[in-house]
Amino acid sequence: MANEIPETETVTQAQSAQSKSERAYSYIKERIENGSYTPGYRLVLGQIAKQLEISVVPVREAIRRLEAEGAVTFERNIGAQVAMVDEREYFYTMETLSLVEGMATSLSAPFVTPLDLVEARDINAAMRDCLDHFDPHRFTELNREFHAVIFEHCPNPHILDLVHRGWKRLAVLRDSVFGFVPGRARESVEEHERLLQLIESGAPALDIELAARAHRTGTLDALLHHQANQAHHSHPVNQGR
Amino acid sequence: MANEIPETETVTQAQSAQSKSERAYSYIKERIENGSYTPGYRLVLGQIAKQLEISVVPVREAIRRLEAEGAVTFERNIGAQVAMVDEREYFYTMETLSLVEGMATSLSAPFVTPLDLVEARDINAAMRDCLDHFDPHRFTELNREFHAVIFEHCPNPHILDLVHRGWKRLAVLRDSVFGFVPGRARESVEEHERLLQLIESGAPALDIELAARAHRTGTLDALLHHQANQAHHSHPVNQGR
DNA sequence: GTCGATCATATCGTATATCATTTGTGCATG
DNA sequence: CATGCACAAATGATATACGATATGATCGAC
Repeated sequence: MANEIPETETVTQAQSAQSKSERAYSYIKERIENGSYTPGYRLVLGQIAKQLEISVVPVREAIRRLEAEGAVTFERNIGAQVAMVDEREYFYTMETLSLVEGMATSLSAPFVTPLDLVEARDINAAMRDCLDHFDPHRFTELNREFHAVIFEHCPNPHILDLVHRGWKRLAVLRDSVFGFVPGRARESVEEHERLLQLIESGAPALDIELAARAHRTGTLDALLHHQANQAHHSHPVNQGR
Repeated sequence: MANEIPETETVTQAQSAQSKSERAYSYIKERIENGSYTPGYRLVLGQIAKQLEISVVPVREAIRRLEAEGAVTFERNIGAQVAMVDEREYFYTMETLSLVEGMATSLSAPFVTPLDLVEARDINAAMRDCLDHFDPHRFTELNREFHAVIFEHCPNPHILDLVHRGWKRLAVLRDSVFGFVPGRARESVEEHERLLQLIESGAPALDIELAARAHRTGTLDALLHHQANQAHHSHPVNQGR
């Protein structure tokens, strides 16, 4: 329309294209994930609103969304704080994830095409490279892509949604609770190949499910063993109100 | 404190004890569950706010909560409407429920006490009675109690939460999509007993899980068969905006 | 008559303001 | 010195108001 003020227009549209509550959402979420907001950190509505130069209403909404995802806890007339994470919480998430990923894999298996298998193997090869060059960040990224190639065929959107929720939750938990387990990554890559063979050969659904489940459980076990072998280091407790 | 106005006090406290957003939440939810708000029905903020004599802000929050639970869908600058339900939706929920109930059962099994078994069998007996007296409502209630006796021991709160979500969702779906399947209830009671025997005998976790899974899947299969045998009746389509 | 543009209306999104609740502080009292 | 009460400050919860956006209607051009 009015070409004279394209920039202002664009900016205005960009701002409204992403709602303020979404901005607040990603703002808070990012800070939780990168550790700026440590577990237990109190999220004060007015404070965050001022930082983002918006009102408290969208901030409130963002926090409620994060609450629904389990990233923050919320109490009426008290306020919100970043959800506490401990070994149990991590364990619960992994266990649940193993369950839903297992089912998602077995449900998807019949619909996986030969082309998908090629793509998955390419990704897996790239993951191998990451091991050699020690690039854990890219490794994690590729790992997600690998499973996404399979899961995109999942006929049950609810289960797929649960997988995605689990991944999100894990993103928050992993870095703040646990580190990287050395040997596990290589093992993981090999399990991927075995998983692909099962899918390729049209193995029974339960076999595939349990294999996929074990894939996730294996990571959990590795972490637990790894931690047991490490010196017991307690995590700093967070401030209350 | 002031005893002169106890009633007003009580009312005021009762109102504030439950936040307005919660009132809106249960108000909308109830109407969805009892069918006043049919799937596709458009939830207009101002309209509901006026009915409840509150402002739109808490209504909005309630709707976002319901969205997170999957009871309503929400689009930016468009609004909310009661989530569409169809056979697929029902199927997805049942499949997911079979998954999480199976795991919840096998995880709980080691912690089920002899006393729990007695209680569970009592409930199951009561369910048998319901069959004779044809009381499907009470039957459903008891069925939930039966599983609750076992699930209360579930060590993974995330999985338990998923079970509860599934139940909630089912409460919305069942009545609006499907009816009651005659033969299945009696079968269900027998499966309960078999499930208890598995738990009692300390069967392998996977056996218990699959048995519990099949218990739910059985209901689904029964419904599908039942429906296939019935004349094809299409459900009325819902109004858009 | 049909298609497209413009405007009106409805509704959502957010800011600001006010009320309610909680929490902390200080004083008084035992 | 401990305890409890009263008051104040901080913060959450909600109301109201206004601006933004989408949908539907009206009107004009072809």
